[in-house]
Amino acid sequence: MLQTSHSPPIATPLSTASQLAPRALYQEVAEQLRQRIFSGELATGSWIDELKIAQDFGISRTPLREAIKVLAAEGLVTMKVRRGAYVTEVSKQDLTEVYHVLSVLESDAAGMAAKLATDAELAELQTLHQGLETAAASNPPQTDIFFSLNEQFHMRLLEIANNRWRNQVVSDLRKVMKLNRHHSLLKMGRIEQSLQEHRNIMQALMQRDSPLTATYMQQHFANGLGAAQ
Amino acid sequence: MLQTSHSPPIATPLSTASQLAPRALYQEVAEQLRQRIFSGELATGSWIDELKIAQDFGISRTPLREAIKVLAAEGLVTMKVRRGAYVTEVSKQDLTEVYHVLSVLESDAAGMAAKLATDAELAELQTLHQGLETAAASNPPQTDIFFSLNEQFHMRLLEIANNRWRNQVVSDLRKVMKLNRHHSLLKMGRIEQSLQEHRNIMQALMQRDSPLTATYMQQHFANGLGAAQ
DNA sequence: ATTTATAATTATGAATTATAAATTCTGAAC
DNA sequence: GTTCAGAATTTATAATTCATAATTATAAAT
Repeated sequence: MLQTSHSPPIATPLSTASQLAPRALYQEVAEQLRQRIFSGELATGSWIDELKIAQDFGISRTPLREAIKVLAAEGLVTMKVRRGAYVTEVSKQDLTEVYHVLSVLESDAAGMAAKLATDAELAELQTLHQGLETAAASNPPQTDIFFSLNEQFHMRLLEIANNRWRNQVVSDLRKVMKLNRHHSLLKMGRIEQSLQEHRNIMQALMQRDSPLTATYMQQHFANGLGAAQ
Repeated sequence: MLQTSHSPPIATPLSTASQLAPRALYQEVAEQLRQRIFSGELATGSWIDELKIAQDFGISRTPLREAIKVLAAEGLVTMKVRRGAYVTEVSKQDLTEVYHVLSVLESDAAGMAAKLATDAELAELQTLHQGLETAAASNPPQTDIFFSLNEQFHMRLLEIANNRWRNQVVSDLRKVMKLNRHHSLLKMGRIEQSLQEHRNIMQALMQRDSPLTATYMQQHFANGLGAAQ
């Protein structure tokens, strides 16, 4: 370690964490690690050098190792006995499997949301959807904004469906999808088709037609999968 | 610690662990902790005394704490900052939510299994089902065997559906269900009805009718939920 | 007698140190 | 020149030590 017990910790991004809702250090580190993984700074398949990262963060290996265990439980890293931790490599098979589970859970959630959403929540979804329309209509299409709003729309729908366990599972699996280079749940070049599918979903939601909403969401995923491979 | 670096570790269940597939100590400990939780030895809501358990196991707190982090990621224990770990208390709401997710995923899996199962696998399921019939028919009904075979049947169906990510999620959520005292996914007094539902599922499987299998499984869960509350 | 403040105890969280396993490198023998 | 054995080095895992925060108990003051 570079640190001694006498010198204060070097200022790191960790120390800028929210003071109001104090999280344990290992959770803070886990979040930082996720970011490094998703940004590609830690490539899939690569070995996680505990010593180096602990030095980067200015912490000891103990909380880092605890964080790694959490990511392992999430499936983001894979532990090998006496070999340390590696960023999980998701095979094409994994991708298909995870995508399928997401499809099933999000379709179910969409159906529930059609029943549960308050008028205000429907209006909120409508606003997000309108943003998608606008982003797609502009010339050239604002793909970054479209992607971001698309993610928000899906997540808001899940929240409205109000099942924190499903939310947790979907959230974890979406992270696993992000491990793949060609991860995006919404592929380039599918914007127009995706938009049409969203229009269908939105319409079914407004009609509070639960089965139809679920069906449209399922189709939305089915089309996306084809594009992802 | 009671142990010194000179005395060998006191013989514990840990040392009897499988030598063929060596697991890291923290994984071994995690499994032991799960068992203590499910057996009720560690009651829901109770505080997990790291020092005491580490002494029980004859290990230091470090691997124990890593194991606890894993269980926290699984949802079995809840961490409170500077307060330690507590066995998660699952509310009635949680139970309903988890049960719903299980219903959705296992119904989907059943539908897939109807398509994917080899003849040999169908025969295997048939054998398990026959065991259920036998256990239910004996006087008095062999409820323990029935419960065990029921669990095996559901798990085998999942394996056949062949999606390791779904399997992982279902496995984790079933553990959470077990946290509840009145957990059993199959309630007493429902044996006869449950058996009839299984007959339907089995028949649909043999017909390789995917949607029908899924529907029957969904009904099976829906009926079980009513009984669970 | 009750409330508040301070001190002491206890447990969590983090860093350091020790141990053990695996890999790599070197040298010798075939 | 190649292969195998053994030693050395690297590194993952676990134990121990240290520090800090929280809780509880005790004492003093109102």
